[in-house]
Amino acid sequence: MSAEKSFYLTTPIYYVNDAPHIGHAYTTVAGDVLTRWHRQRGESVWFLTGTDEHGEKVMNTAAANNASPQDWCDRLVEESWKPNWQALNIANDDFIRTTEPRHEERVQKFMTLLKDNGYIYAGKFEGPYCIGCEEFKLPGDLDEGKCKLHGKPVEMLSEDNWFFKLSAFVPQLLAHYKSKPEACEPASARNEVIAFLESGVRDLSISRSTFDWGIPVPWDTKQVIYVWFDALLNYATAVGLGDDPDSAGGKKFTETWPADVHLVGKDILRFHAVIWPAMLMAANVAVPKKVFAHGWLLVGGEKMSKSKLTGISPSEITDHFGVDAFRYYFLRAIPFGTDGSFSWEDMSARYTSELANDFGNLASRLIAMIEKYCEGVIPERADGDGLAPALKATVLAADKAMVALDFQGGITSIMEFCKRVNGYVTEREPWAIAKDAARTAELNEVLYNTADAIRALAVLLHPVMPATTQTLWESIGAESTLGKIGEQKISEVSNWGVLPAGCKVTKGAVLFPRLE
RNA sequence: GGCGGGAUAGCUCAGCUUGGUAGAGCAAACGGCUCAUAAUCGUUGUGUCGCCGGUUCAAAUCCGGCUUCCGCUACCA
Repeated sequence: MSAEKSFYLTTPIYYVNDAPHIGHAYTTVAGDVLTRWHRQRGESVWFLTGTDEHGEKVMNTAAANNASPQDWCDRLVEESWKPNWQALNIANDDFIRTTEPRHEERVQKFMTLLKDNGYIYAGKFEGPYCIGCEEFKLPGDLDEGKCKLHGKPVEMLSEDNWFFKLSAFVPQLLAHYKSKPEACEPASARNEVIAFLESGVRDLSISRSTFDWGIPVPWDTKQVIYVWFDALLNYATAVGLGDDPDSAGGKKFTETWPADVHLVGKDILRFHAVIWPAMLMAANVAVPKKVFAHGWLLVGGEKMSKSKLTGISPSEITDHFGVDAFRYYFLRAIPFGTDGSFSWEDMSARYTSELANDFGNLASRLIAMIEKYCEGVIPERADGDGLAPALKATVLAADKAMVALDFQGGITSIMEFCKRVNGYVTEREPWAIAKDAARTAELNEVLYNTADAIRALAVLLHPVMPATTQTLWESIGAESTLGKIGEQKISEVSNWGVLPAGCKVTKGAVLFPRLE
């Protein structure tokens, strides 16, 4: 038997020409949180992200900057994209670029296979062409038959292209989505895909001859492969698509494919839910288990965009609130799959209320009391009082939600437990008990229970806020007794009494300082 | 135009399938407490439930019409 099948998650590969903004970060953080959660469930995990580097726009921008397309891409990847993900604490296992040989070679091999299988044929791409723009226009670019930019009538031109028999896969795709609702989520996205498939699908032109920044069609090197056809394949080429089963790449492919989740923004749903699985079907490769389309981040009620000056870079937010608050906020505030409004006011309100006042302050009051009443040492184990069963229920609910990509539900469950622990401390009033020397056992019980609950909270929130929970982990003395926080298992986190007595507590800087 | 989704407290939203005096969190006001990051605990107010009409003893909830916002209606990525 082969090795355990990994939980394989991908983000889209981002168009290298764009500057990373919070929309890109939203998708990637969601993927990071989900894969960290699965790792803590003890699963083998593979998390891929990367960049999409071919196409006319990149070629033109590079030229405008007096660089070759390859040099231009190298620069953007190294100076912009990779540092951006490092800054956000993204723990991807691989980063694929569509200009890498491993990708280009496997794409060409795949193309050849599809042609051999009879799904690629020569045809003519016909469409409205604007001489002024020197490009084919989309229906939305036209105003009564005239180019919106130039106001001139367009001409119908045709170009010899290679076509993919997309239409041949409509019945299979419909059967797939109708029999497997989980293959495309949320339901609204699935309904759109089904409606689209039922409305009639034409074959797809998958090569271009008007520019040359792309992967050459293996048997017709005057043409390059259409960027989307190239880009979608990254999910499979990155893990060894088409390699000999006994080779390293082939083994990797067996371990990872099919992908468990492709995370996408809803604007690129169709490419992932229609074209991509059809390509795989044409090659007799398994289709992904799930395509999940999340919503857009709205600013002032509108989709964020650079042209409207509403594009926000992650650093604008992390400079003020910190990386962990950034990661927490978007997943906590917005149901994954629907659009969500971002505002500085809402982010500030949640930061103060949920992170500083609820979570950070709970840690702060516990540590202060351990130092004051227990000489900085965790007292002997206690049975958890009502907190133990509450924690069990929390972990069950949180795990169920997170695995279903309901980040809001999962985080909410955890934060409700946090409130519950705060309430426990308030009810038991350890500061009052401490005044009576005869009640030391009771005092120790309350403080131990609080400390062990915080131990669980740190583990549960670690996928969402890796840095802050690491700090907390160390400050309750867990690192040196229980080991690394990232290796604590979700399945064991609700066991009670895990934090050993005698742990040395150290007071550090507050986790979430109050902001102006 | 067609199909789909939304319009409910100052803000973000739940409730609508299975009609019965309108809910949560945050924000606001007042009081308590002190272990804590002026933290926290308790109490309190707030709404012609987009508009018009219908069914009903009773409608945010069902039906019809309307206004308005948004998404999809194939090859920019």
